[in-house]
Amino acid sequence: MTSPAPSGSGLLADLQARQCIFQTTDEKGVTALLAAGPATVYAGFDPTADSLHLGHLLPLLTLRRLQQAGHRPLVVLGGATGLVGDPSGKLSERVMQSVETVEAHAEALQKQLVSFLDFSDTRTGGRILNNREWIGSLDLIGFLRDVGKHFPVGAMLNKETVRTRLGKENTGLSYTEFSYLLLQAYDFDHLCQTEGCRLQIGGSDQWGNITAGIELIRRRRNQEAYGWTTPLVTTASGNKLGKTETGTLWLDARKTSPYAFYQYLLQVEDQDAGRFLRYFSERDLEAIEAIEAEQVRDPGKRPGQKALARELTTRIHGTGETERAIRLSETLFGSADVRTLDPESFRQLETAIPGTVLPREIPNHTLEELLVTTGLVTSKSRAREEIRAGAVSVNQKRVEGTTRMIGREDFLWDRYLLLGKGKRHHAWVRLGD
RNA sequence: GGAGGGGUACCCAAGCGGCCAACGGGGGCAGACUGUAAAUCUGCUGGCUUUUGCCUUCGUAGGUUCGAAUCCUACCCCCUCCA
Repeated sequence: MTSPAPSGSGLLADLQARQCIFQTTDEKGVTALLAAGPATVYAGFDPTADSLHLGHLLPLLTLRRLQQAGHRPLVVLGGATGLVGDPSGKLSERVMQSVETVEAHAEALQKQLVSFLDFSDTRTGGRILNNREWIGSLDLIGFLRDVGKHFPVGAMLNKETVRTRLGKENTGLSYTEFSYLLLQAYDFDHLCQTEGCRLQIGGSDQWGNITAGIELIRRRRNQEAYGWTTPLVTTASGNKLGKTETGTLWLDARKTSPYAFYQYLLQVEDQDAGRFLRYFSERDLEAIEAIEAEQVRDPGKRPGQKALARELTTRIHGTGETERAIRLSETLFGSADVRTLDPESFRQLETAIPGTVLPREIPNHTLEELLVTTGLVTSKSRAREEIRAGAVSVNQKRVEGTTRMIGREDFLWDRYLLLGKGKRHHAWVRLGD
């Protein structure tokens, strides 16, 4: 599955062919830098939440590809910048987070990063840094004299991020957020000096921050640095990848179950599948094109979605969780009978879909009540409507008529019950001990 | 400061004394068709109730009336024009 590591210009060409590069500061310069041997490259992630999400994946996988091609990745956690708040891509001022929160988030992110990159003590081994280490100890006057001096306010005001915020009614921009740019530029400058890092990558909203860093390095050190951005990944229907009505697709299994993660990717639209494979898959382009051809030949089988969902779920959650997600999917959506599962696999289902535990001694419940307590519907009236519409199933058997009672006899192994609403919503009910 | 317009359910938007839980569109959910798709068609879309019905909702607080989202009073917020 893993393609032979491309190096130098080969890697860049491959990334371009995959549409993984949105903007580059200096294509020739980047090519030369990568061709000259192991380069040090960095990307930053601000600890705005206690987990990374699907939107972080492209920059992260790009670092991974760079490392596999023989370069050395640095990941900067924004322990300091996260306290200030990046206005890039944000329509309004951010809510400030406490130092403790940001540190806790940073620790959580650090744990997730380990599975993407090799942080061993080798020549291409990566490092995780926290910019609090160098920003936290800055003194204000020193910073203003050494760094601030190099930033003409006119240029800062021209940054797209700043312009959109200033040009909009009802949204201002505080001095705090206005300063963010300087801090990130300083990060790059610092890494250039301490780690010899001359390449920064990031999401497309980071363009202004990256170029500011390059500018600072040029003025302060008279050195050339480079950067590029990855595209913002959107779906054919125009949404950001990984954003759903119910929330964000997190990489943390406790926040988004591997099953939910797998399902999201499996349900990607046909026209997106190939594009996403190019972005995220480590298969080589020929293999991806072969899958796309198969997709065209037999779209109903969704080979693109299946390959995408399997590969990414494995990358994030590992083989075991992926196999489980696939097995569950086949049971809930395919022809597999719930009864062929065993209590153990049912127990695993508890972590993947909503459900509820009932005390064993209370013998009967109305189906409506169960639909509400499992969260499958929001109210009893709604539950009745769904039942009337023939949308509800108990242990994969459609409920006809208006209502029914649920009793002990409905529970498989005297323990579990599977509820279904519509074609893709399920919930479990378990009898307590 | 002066003149006018407006705040309606998740969003947009009608209604302007009873037939209003509130037209219509979007979104969401469901059914049919399908590929756990798209498009299309159909139903539902405040809560409780098997039905009947009851309760809460139209910026906020009061008032008029048998009865108000609709009329009156005060207050809050938004928009446009003039100073």
